[in-house]
Amino acid sequence: MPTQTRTRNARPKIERAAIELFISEGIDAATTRQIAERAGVSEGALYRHYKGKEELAEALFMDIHDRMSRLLIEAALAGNNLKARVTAIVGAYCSFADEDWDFCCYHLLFMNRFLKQDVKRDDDPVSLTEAMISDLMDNGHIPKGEPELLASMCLGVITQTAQNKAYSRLTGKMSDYQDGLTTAIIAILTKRSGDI
Amino acid sequence: MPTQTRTRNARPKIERAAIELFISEGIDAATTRQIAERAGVSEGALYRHYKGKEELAEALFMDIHDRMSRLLIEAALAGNNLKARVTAIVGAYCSFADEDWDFCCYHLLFMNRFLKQDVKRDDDPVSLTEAMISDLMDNGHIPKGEPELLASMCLGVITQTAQNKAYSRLTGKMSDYQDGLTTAIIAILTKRSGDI
DNA sequence: AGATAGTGAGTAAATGCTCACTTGCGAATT
DNA sequence: AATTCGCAAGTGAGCATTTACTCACTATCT
Repeated sequence: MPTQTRTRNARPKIERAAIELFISEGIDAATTRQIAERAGVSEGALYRHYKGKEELAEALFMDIHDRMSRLLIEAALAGNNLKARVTAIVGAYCSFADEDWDFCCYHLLFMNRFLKQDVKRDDDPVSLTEAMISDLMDNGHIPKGEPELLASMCLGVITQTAQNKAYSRLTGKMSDYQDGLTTAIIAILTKRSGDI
Repeated sequence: MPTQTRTRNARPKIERAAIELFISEGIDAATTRQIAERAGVSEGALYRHYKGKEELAEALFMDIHDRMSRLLIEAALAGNNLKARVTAIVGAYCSFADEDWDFCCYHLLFMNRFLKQDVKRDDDPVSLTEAMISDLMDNGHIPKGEPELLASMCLGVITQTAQNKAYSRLTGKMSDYQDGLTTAIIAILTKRSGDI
């Protein structure tokens, strides 16, 4: 009798399908059936690897989030003056984004959902940026100021640009904007009220 | 027989309850029952004013969005040099945010949902900012550059700060950050690569 | 042979929305 | 001024549908 072949390696297929659907439909609106269908896999397969849809969504996010945090830490070690650091960090983010835009996009769109204030870790991008800015101040590389505000503004330069790319208001790779982003962030950090 | 009193003026109660729940639970996760209960109103009342939950969410968003666009346009007319314009716009946003933080927050959190690329209007904040930046360039107030990128970076400074406030990484009113935001945006617009 | 992973029909629960009924405000009529 | 009356607005039990998840079974690998 004919050995009927069954899908192999469902997990990566599920993850890819889930990310794509979560981005286009939203996490709540995307159904497990849709995910399974797009992955070319049965619905039950999903539950061999994840406890449920919500856990799948969160695991995917946290995985990306951790990877990004590690990347940021690594990049921040490149040189210790202002320009070197900012250049390295922006470069790292742009490479990551261009390498797998879907991952980056997913991270961008669902920060709010998974990073509500209760999950405040020392190694998340915001905290890391704050720490680095404080450090730059202590060493006299940039003028003193509020690290929390400066961090959110600098991150905003990057995240909003990525978001506008996500909504196709910006076409082209993230790397195309690397120089512009770097310059803008350095400008924010060095120029303070009293100029113009 | 006792005249049993029934709720009056359900509409504003529903809207307020909906906004609060949409922010804390998400639009899809918030149920019509929850909204009705929090508003102190029956579930059916919702359908006297809106076709359904999705329409409610969208109408609320668009109402806020239009109000903000009008505010932006008005503020942009204040003076025509760089500092005056940026100061006015940032001030307008901060006032709006402090006046009704929930509205601002709702707008911030669900831009992605309601402003997917298909809804590209000339009078939305991004397009308006782009146009203003082009104008400033033409009149020689700021160096030439890509208006789309500059616009997204400038908006990012504001939106990310508001978001960090939403996640209580920043405490205090938006107005407290007004000067910092203004300075940062001016810095982005005036300083270009080649400095440092 | 045993373990791991994939299948998919079936289930129970949740949820958006409907509808027949009720209230009471304000305008029209006397 | 009093009465009547139409209509916009509120009610909430109930319906139809959707959907996440389970489970008994099976295929394939070591």
